[in-house]
Amino acid sequence: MANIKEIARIAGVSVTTVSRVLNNHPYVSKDKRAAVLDTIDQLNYTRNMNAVHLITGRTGAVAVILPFINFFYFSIVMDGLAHEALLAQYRLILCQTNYSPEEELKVLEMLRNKEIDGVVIVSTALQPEVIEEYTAYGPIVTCQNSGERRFSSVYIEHYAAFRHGLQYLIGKGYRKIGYCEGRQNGSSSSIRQSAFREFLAENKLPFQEAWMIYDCMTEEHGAAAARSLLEMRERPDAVIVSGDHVAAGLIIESRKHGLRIPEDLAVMGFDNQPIGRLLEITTIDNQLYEMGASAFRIIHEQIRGDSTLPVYRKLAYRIIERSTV
Amino acid sequence: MANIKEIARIAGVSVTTVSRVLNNHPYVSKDKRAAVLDTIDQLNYTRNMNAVHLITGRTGAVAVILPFINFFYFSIVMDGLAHEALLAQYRLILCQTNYSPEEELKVLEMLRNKEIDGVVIVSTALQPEVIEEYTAYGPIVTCQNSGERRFSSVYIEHYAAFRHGLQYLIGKGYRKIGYCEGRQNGSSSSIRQSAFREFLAENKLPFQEAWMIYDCMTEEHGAAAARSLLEMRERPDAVIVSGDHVAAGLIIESRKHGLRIPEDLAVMGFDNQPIGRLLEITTIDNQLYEMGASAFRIIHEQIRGDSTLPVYRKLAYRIIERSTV
DNA sequence: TTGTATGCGTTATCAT
DNA sequence: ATGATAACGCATACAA
Repeated sequence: MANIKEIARIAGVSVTTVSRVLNNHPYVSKDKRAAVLDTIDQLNYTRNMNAVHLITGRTGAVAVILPFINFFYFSIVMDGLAHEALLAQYRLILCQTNYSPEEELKVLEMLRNKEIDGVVIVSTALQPEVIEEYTAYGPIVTCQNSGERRFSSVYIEHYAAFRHGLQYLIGKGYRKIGYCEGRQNGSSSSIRQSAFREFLAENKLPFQEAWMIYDCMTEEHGAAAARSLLEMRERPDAVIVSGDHVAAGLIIESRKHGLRIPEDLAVMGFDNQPIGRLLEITTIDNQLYEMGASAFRIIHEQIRGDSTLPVYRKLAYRIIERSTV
Repeated sequence: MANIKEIARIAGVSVTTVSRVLNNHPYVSKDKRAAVLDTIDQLNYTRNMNAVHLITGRTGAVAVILPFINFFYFSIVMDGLAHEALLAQYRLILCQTNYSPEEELKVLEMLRNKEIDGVVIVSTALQPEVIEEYTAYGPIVTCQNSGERRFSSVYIEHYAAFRHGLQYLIGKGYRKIGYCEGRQNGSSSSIRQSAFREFLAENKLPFQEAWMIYDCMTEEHGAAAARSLLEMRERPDAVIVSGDHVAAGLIIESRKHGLRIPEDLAVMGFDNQPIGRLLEITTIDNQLYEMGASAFRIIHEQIRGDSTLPVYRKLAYRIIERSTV
């Protein structure tokens, strides 16, 4: 493989000139530029980017930590990230960690190793304190609200959004409210859970452990939740479900058993997924795409500007009124 | 930042010895090893991997080319890839290209630049001939059947699978068959399309252009397809739809208008998605996860073994009988 | 406008 | 078992 030295030799110039041409620097005469370009073409030469990375101390790559790429939530965030990365000519290293702390730490180590210029943490099992230690090695952006930390974050107000959803439900007259949550790992699920409990307490609404259904990740889990709801002596008259696809399962199964939605059971979804639009599920849009896009823009800015000042960006949410509540 | 030289100086050994410790080479005495390890710990040292990549000529990274990460199909393949990459301690660079040939070429250029050790092409707008040119710079694996090329491939027999699906439909007595296809870009969609036309011709089944519905990518598109079907004077009595989520839209909208599935309209899905299971959609499973996992295993083997011999792996498909046909 | 010399941080080679 | 030194391929400060 040819290198810059060989190009210089054959083109009859110095390596500096070749480098200047390569990086579009000024102060290169037309003749020499042409000669260099010619030789590059002839020898089918390209730069060895590893050498560039070594000397510049930058790699043009950002790592993304998330647990499962095939979940709607994460794939949309990733879409936003990828779109912006493409615009910025940046590379994205997808680190699907399954919420394994060891694997997540390995990614942060990559920042120390200078293998990447920054890290975007979409969802993690790591404590904020651990993440903070790595801010010394490069910019980090999380997509969770971790408070005012030494790293940046862009997040949805899961707490407020969830309360708003509940407010919407009681505004429609529902008082017996059930709850359907996904995986317990993420920080957002526990935020939603406390929002739920606190809201119920504040509004003197009945709380029943039986109406709390956990680990609903798929359509099938939603359907199973519907069946368990049907078996109850006393059912909630409304249920708030994290994830429209789970809500879809719940709705379809409920209807199969003759329940009318929302007359017999109101369902409030989450995430504004395409399936929710199809089934006319009332849901909460929380701007997942924008979260990803925004996260990349922030980290890109921090990489370029070398400004270590963390940024905290709160994203708006909104209730999408359809017909299941 | 500390480097290997400084570690050597402080530990009172040579850089070679430090390097040996770093790489777990033999022939290092217990004392010196301990001294080195101590200093590394004290100075909070890690290797600059860019230097390692430069001298070894490897990066431990593989790029993945796909158009849209938030499509079910691609996110499942990516899941398979990511799972295997994690096991192999390899990094995955996600290149969401939107089927832009320029962007896809940029990724292949990364192979030339030594930024990556290999490329997995899940779906592309590039011609096989163009891809072949880059096999000189490192292993490439595609997830499409491109024939016996100079690069490897792992693929589903879209042609056979689709014909099998049609065979299943006529076996059930349907003769007026419609077709619902997604984005026209991918190679698999054109394969399915010719499978459809040829099967119809061979079996002397009626072909109607009006029954060919294109660009159905989402649940909503499926619903729209249902509405256009309802308006027809003469309707197909069965329709084969690429993507269970699109089939779901079609089914739900059809039922909303009083159509019975499968009595009035049989629906055959594709991809075996969770929503299909919920709605009991008869579908074709084409092992997307395994495709991704297999693609990574192949490329990993080729990177390690330096064997440039391409591998062609055909994946089995199977019809999942449920209740929409 | 151009070139020389140095350095980036590591591994590989070879000698001892 | 250990170390001195070259090599990887490039960018850049400085000199001209």
